[in-house]
Amino acid sequence: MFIIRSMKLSDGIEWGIHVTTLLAVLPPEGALPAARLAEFHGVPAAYLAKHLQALSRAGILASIHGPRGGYRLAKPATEITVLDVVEAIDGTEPAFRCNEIRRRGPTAQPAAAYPLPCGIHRVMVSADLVWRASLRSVTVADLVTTVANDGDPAGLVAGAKWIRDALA
Amino acid sequence: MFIIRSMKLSDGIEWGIHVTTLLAVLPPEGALPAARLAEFHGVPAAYLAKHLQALSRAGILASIHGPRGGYRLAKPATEITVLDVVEAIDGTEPAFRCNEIRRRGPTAQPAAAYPLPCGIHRVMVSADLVWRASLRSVTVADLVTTVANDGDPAGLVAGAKWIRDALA
DNA sequence: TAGATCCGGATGTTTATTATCCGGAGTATG
DNA sequence: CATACTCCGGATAATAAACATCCGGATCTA
Repeated sequence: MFIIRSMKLSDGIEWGIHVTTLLAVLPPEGALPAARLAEFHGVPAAYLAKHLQALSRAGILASIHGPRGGYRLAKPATEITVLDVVEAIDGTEPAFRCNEIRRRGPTAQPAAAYPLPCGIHRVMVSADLVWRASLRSVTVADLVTTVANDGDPAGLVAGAKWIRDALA
Repeated sequence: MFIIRSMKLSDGIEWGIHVTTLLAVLPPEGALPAARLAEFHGVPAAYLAKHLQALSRAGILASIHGPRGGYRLAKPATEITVLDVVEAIDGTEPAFRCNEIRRRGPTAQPAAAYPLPCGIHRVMVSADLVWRASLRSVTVADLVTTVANDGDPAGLVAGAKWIRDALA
């Protein structure tokens, strides 16, 4: 009943990280089109395409036009952090937007009275920084390792086969 | 044009923290009604009231009915963390909701093949934990100290006077 | 040239947030 | 006890954001 859920990350984040992780295991010259990536993950193709474009603009994915084209990583998986993907899709703005309500109401002072950022704002910014630092400490290569170690063997084999077929 | 801004905290968070900080400097038996709190911060009264009710349910604020009633802190400011306020208003659910898209698509495996949480999910949960830990490390009493130290003297005096008048 | 693919704008749908209102219940004061 | 004041919670509406689709144009491969 009372599940207020702000502080929420869009689904596109999840898609973007999964896609990037999948592309990290492609052979060097391989590429997968948006439609294939959507099929693999069971998500709407037209909308995923939007997020792929954002990842491309951010320099995380490279796009190849024409037949046999699609997307591949634009740089080594060791150089792509989870934060990179999150910020490409969600933007770099901190979660907390200070509206400076301390300057409103009957006791408001002239602008010159507020040389420092709001103390509450600073606390939220700190939290935002550690959140981002945490995401920055994990690379897409790390995720590949995790999946390889923890994933179901049959699932991994099926995935590898699917990729081979998609590239053929 | 491309400011996708998910990972956003509702404005209610800001209001809640400011209100709680203001109530922390009230004399022990004092209380301020919702309308006064809205007036002080220059925010819509009817909507702020909703958030005040959430803070009350969470045990952060105590509500007093009738004339001279209103809200006051339900416990010492040293025992209320910023995280408490954030979770009272925004809920305790982590920002990232894992939709288990690894289980979808053509290479999906039976449910038994996924004993561990998704590796990507775990990374997001870690980041969420450090974010919350950061907010938990600051109390409302700390915020009062910060405002007292950094705030504009004239503004502090005006605020103190406004509170006296409101309680009178 | 033909087919496949990405790109970006326009558009519609759904969901979440923001915001208001009102009747009901509890409480102090005279 | 009556009244004025206040919180409470449900219902409802307005606004903004996220989600989703489609299409014409550009680009590339074979």
